Amino acid sequence: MERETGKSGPKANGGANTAIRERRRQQLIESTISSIAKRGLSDTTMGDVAKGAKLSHGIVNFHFKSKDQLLVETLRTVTEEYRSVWARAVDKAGPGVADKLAALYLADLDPAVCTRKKLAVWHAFYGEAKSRPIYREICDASDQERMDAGVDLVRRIIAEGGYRHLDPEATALGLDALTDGIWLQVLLSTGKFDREGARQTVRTFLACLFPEHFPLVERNAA
Amino acid sequence: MERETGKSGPKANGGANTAIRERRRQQLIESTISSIAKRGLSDTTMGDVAKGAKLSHGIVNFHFKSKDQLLVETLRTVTEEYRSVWARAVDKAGPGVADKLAALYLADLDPAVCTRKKLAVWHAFYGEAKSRPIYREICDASDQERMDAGVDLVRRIIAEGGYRHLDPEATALGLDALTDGIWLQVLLSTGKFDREGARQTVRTFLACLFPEHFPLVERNAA
Amino acid sequence: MERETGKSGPKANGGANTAIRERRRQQLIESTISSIAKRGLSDTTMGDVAKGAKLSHGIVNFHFKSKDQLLVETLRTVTEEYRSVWARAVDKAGPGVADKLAALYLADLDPAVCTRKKLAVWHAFYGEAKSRPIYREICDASDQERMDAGVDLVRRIIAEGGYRHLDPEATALGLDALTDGIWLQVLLSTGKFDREGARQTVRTFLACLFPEHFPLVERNAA
Amino acid sequence: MERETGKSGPKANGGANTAIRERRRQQLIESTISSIAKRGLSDTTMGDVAKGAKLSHGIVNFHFKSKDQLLVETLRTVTEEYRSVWARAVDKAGPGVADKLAALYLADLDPAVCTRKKLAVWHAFYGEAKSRPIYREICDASDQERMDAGVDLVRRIIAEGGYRHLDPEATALGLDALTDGIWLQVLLSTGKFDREGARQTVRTFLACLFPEHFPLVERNAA
DNA sequence: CATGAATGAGTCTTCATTCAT
DNA sequence: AATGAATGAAGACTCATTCAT
Repeated sequence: MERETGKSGPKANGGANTAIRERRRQQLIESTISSIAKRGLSDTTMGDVAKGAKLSHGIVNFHFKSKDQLLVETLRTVTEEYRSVWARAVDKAGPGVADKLAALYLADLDPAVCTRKKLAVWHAFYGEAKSRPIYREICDASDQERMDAGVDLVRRIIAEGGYRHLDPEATALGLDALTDGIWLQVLLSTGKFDREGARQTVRTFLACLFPEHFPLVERNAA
Repeated sequence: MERETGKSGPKANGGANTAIRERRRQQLIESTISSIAKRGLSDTTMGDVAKGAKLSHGIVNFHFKSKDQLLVETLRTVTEEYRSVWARAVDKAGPGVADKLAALYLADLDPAVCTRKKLAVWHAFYGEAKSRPIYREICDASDQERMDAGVDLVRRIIAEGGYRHLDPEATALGLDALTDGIWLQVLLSTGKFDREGARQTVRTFLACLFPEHFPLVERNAA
Repeated sequence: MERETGKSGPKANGGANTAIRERRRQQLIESTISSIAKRGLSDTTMGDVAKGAKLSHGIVNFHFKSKDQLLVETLRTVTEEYRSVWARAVDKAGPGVADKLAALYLADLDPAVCTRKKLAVWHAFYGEAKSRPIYREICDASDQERMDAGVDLVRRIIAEGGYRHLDPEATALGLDALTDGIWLQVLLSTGKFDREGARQTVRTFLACLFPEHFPLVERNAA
Repeated sequence: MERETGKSGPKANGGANTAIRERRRQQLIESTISSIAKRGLSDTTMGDVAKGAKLSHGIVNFHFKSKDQLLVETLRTVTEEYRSVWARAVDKAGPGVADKLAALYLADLDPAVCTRKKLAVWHAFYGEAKSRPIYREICDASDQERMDAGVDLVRRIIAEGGYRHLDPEATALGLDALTDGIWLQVLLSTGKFDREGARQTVRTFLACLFPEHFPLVERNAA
């Protein structure tokens, strides 16, 4: 196993190996996510992960040094995906601050992020965050970046609209809390998630906070 | 309960016996809460719980049929405590709708509920809610009751203030999400929790939603 | 607990105590028998025994030093009962050797002994006899006595009938085996036990062994 | 099975892998039998079994899903072995009915079956048969087959010899009981088992039942 | 790279036994 | 005598990890 005989070159070989290694890692992380969503974090075993990836029992420790590392990488992957979703949403939004702000907070309701499966994974880790500093570190890094983006936009919209009664940080924190709370509701709710209703709620809150920028649509009698 | 006066007869004794059972149960649930907060749900063992209660490890299964039952009863206890906090807050609030509404949502920030320890427990269970229906049932029952109270108050304040653009259910859901999200921030944050800041944020959101009822205080330059 | 105040005399007291002690012991042994029959020996716990006797948990160790001692006394009780059944049967039988012989072996089918419940107890102990010498000792003592009685009767009937081809000991052993085997069949059979059929089988074997003493009844076509 | 010749390709390897599983299972069942014989059923632990097989204790649950399954498979193995012993004995016996009948019932005394160790296992399970239906099912299936064979042979010998006073079923049942009873004596006896004496007893009973087919040898004075 | 048998630490649970009341 | 809470030893089972093939 140590002596590598008959391998033409480290490069070709390494490349092939790297490719398959990376594929396996993704495969296993995907399986981990599914298992956490299905069974919860504590009931997810290395065996479950391997079986879910249609691989043999011992393979997981081959690609990840330990279970803990697998979990960490899984959290990192999910976090990274989330980051790219909101970052792209803000980018693609119209040039106005209001557009970007709405894009940022509505990104949390994007079907690519806001599914029960994904949210189950997030919250599985939140539940353990208290005892595993590494989990919190990963989340913190991501959250900080998003918070900065939020505060920046809120600060600009306040400046534009003259919302003198709003504190930028507190407001951004509040909007963040709002979408986080919606996530929790999705996670815990049974039945189908009313995505459009949730978007409407977020828009309404934005409208109440920044009435100059968002129109307050009067409701018809339901 | 602690002071046992005049335990002269067998009746008093019988009472004491029943009391000791209840005391032990509380003791063990208390220890379970601490352990979950410290170690997370999956790393909390029966041994930890026993040790935390300064009892031998065999005793836990004497008072609770299984680990699962202990956890369920723990969740039930925490949930019950939460219910009584917000219910009392609403009761004790001034007679106006706005007062009661503020009391309801600010109750989530009450030091009796909103401590990292307690929140860690809640979220530990949320993380597993997906795979343990019983956990969700317990939470659902409590959440429903609170949501009903919230919707009722929002409906009344909308009627009073003529906030035609607000949907009572969606608004209540949003306010709930707001405080839930704040909980999550408390849980995941390091450092000291700025309770007053959080209260201010909630009040600000309420003010933006219901400007007729809550004064919009203009901020001084920070 | 140690100082016995206000008890008039050791005799009266001792007598009363002895009576209730004895009653409790019988009660517990009875419960043990039932539990073994229902659950098997290994699944019978002290708790089961106490519950079956409608007594509290801790009482068993008060009347029997240990579980092992309880089991030993239970086996002793059952064994003793069995002894008295066959001894009385032989006693009450007619004066002839054949009558007594038949009585001895048919006693094993007596409803007082040959019930599934009782047999389950016997065999529960047989199953453990290998590893618990004390069990075997108790059975051996009883078996020996019965075997002696059997050999004696067989010897006399051989002498009377001139069954020169029969060895007394081997024949007695064989007859013993026959009834033991029937017990096993009763124990393992489902459905109702055909006691009369079993008696007939024993009689037929006796008739074939000792044709001068037992009539060979020709069967009608079934 | 031990000598692995030419294990050059992956196929041979696959075979070896399957073989090792089977070997381990046999090894563990063998160890289980020994432990039951030595300690009894209830005192046999998974650890004992593993130790007896010189394996680590975790391996038992790898090859058998639970202790119960291990025990069931053990009973099945012993039962199967027994069946093959008597079936082969009947097969190899002379063509006459008497020969086959004798072979069938004497097979129970075959050294491959009638050892204290094996019998201890049988009876350990009998003792629990009451509370574990699966045990009885396994035994029943085997017993039924053997009983059928016995009844068939008895019926034929009765027809040949005109033993009008014998009922085939009852007689077969009786002969079965006889050998079962002898097993019990072997199990409970101390000292050496007189196999030849037991065989003689069975032959004597057969001779008394079917005098036309089996010679009644007159005994010398002992 | 992959497989799956093997290991052993750790956890829940049961239960005989003790003991304060 | 009786009760039932408490203890602690022991056992079944799980599972992360290792390793020979």
